[in-house]
Order: sequence, then C-alpha cells, then structure tokens
Amino acid sequence: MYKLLKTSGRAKRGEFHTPHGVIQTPVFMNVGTLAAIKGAVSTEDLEKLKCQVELSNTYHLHLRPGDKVIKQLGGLHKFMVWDKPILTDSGGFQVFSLSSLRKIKEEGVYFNSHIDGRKLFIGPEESMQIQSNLASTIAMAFDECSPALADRTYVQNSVERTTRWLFRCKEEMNRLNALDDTINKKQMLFGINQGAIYDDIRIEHAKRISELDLDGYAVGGLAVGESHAEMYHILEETVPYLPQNKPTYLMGVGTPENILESVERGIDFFDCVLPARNGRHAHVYTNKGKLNLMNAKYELDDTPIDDTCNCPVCKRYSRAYIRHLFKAKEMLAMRLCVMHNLYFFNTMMEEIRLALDEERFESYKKAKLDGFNAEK
RNA sequence: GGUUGGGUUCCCGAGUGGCCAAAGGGGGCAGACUGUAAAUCUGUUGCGAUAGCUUCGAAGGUCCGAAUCCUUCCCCAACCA
Repeated sequence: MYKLLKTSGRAKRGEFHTPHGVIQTPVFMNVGTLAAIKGAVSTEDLEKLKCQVELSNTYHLHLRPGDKVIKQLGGLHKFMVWDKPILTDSGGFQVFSLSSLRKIKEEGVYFNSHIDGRKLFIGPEESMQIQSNLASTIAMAFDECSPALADRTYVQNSVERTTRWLFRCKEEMNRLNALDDTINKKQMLFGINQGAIYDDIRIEHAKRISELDLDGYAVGGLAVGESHAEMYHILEETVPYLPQNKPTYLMGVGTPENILESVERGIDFFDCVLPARNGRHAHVYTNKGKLNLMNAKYELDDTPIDDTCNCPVCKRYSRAYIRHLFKAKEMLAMRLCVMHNLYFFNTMMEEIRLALDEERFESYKKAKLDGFNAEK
C-alpha cells in the first residue's frame, strides 16, 4: 500500500507499506543481482549504510543456485539474511543485455545460459514462478526492454507483446499467491512501461497498464543509450499517465544528477549498479563530484573521500590509503568504495525526503547539483 | 683461469641487416561504466608541435643502411678447473 505524504510539483514523498516493512520514498534500491552486493558488502553492512531495499535478479538466481534451492532454504530473505524488502527484477533486462544469446517469441524468451550455454526458456509465467519461489517482496513483470535506437515498428510490436505478457504475469502471480506452499502469499507485482523514445507509444502503454491496478509501476527501457534530455522528456510525458497513488519506479537509473532530475519528474523508486560498479573501479561519489581514487594526485591525500560524509569509511580511512589498496589489488579497496558509494546514494535519498518534507526540494536540488559541479 | 649462454626502452622479455622507436606481458598514467555475463573494458606509455632527434652494456669498425655482422673491452649466469 502506497501512501502519498507530500508533493512538490510532480515530486512525490511517500511511504510504501510491504509485508517486510515500510519503504520511505523516494528510495534508492541497492543492487545485489546474485543475492549479494558485489564488492564483498554483506547484508550486515547494508544495515549500516541506510539501505532500505535490496534488489536481486530472477534470471541470475534461477541459473545459480536455482530458485527451487532458495525456496527449499526458506526464500531469499532467509537465504541472505535480510528481513527488509527485496525487489526481484524479472529477467526482462537480461533479454536485452544478453541479446546475442536469446530468441524472443510470443510465449516468452528462449535463452542460452551465459554460464554453460544450455537452452532455457523464461516466459511471463516462468518469471512469476521463479520470483514466487524466491519469495521477494516485490516482483517485476516480465518485459522486453527494447533498445533506445530501435525503429518504431519494432518498438510498437515489442510493447504490445510486453502488455500481453503483463496480463499473463498478473494472472500467474494471483494464482501463485493463492497456493498453499507459497512462501510470500502477499508478493507484490509492478508493471513496466516501455516504448523507447516514442512519446505516444509510451503514453498509450502507460494508460493501458494503469488499468490493471498493480502494486506499482515502473518506467523501463531508459538509460540504455538515449540522451539525458530524451530520458527526462520521456519522464515528463509518461509519468503523468501512471497512477499517482502508486509507486513509480525508474529502472536502472542512475547517476545522482539523474536521480534528482527524476524525483522532480515524479519518480520515487530507483536502482542502479553504478555505485557498486564504480566503487569497484575506484570511482567514488562526493558532494563535490566524482573522484577516481586511482589518480596519482591522491597518493599523498590523507583526507577522507568526502569530508562531509558520515559513512563508516569516511570516518576512518584516507584517500591515500584506499588508493594504495587499489594499487595493491587488495579487495578491501573495493569493499570500502562500494560501501561509501551506497551510503552516499542512500543518504542523498534521505536528504531528498527531508527536503520534500520541509518543502524545499527545489533549493535542495539546486544546491546539490551546484556542489557536484564545484570541482569540474 | 677456461667453456658456454647472456646484457634490449621503468621491469620482464621478443627481435639476428632495411617493413624497428623496437612484438607481448607487467608496471605507470588517464578514460569509460546507468533494471551487473563487468574485481571489467579502452586508450596511452623515449624526446619533440612537426620536420626531426636520441635509444638496444661500452668503444671502435664493416655496410647505402646495424639492436641485429666484425674487433676489443666491461659486466652477469651456469658449468669446468
């Protein structure tokens, strides 16, 4: 159940009530595709990093260790020892990112496993079954994320198929939630809007899926090659046609700048691999912009990553030390940077919520963006 | 003392007459990364803006042309005494 607490223009401040607790929105979900945040960050760490929701992946967990294994072990929450909300992505993005290994048909998608090459099939029903076995808090609909540059006819056909798949997802999820041996009988389902950069297709699709009364709605297929301006434009055009009394989730986005711009356009759920991946690659986010700690200029820098940050890493370690750890290929380097970055993103969301509560989002956003550009 | 094999750009190492400022690693420097097949990938790495200049242990020499051939010397390694 989503409770809209406050609005500022299109920006929404809300609370999303789930069987695993309340999510304060806007929220950034921390991506742990394989039931782990890459970079040796544990769920115990996540509790210290202000993480509200962890995200995992249907396709990847289906392959390894197998959703049935996780079900036998009591579901994903018990398996990775995390009692707060978990959102599972449906595998739809893998249809896109593993495109050389798949064939899309009406019934679903034929894949070759990226691990051993064996043939697999995932359709809407299979995706719901896998996510039900994982027993995540929120399941995502099985969609096709069409490339940003795909031609109109392709996108039109793809979106129509994604709509038909959504109906099948909903039906299957209802069926699964009613079964006796289902671990999470209140598993929620979010639909996904597609349509690449075609306003009218996006809008038509948004209207269509809004009729379904799902638990939340996502905007997918953005940040996949189009410009920022195009992405913001799509949000401006599309979000108003998605239910205001439900969470609106912008999938896979983004940079701190993207998040601020998107909150302003009505988004309240985000997820992105950037803080984890960039952290592993020595890129850290600060209130004065992004740093690459591998750069020679940090060799003798004994200040923290961000001297205004209260994360466990900034309170203790210096840039010079972390740079050394990267140079020495110590895995602690990645762990520290991923932890800092997640804390940075989660803290920024906290600040956004506070700013919305106090009706000063606009000035907060401007100051934040000015800060990011300070050292450029 | 003798024999053999070696000394190549920051390091390791390929190169045995022109296509060599010199393969390939490593290291260094920098960049990318947006529902994670990513602890990954890319660029660059003698000086100089270009012409060009300097470089393959050292010094001489042969040749139109030498990291590559010859002479002497200096070092290193293994073995023999």
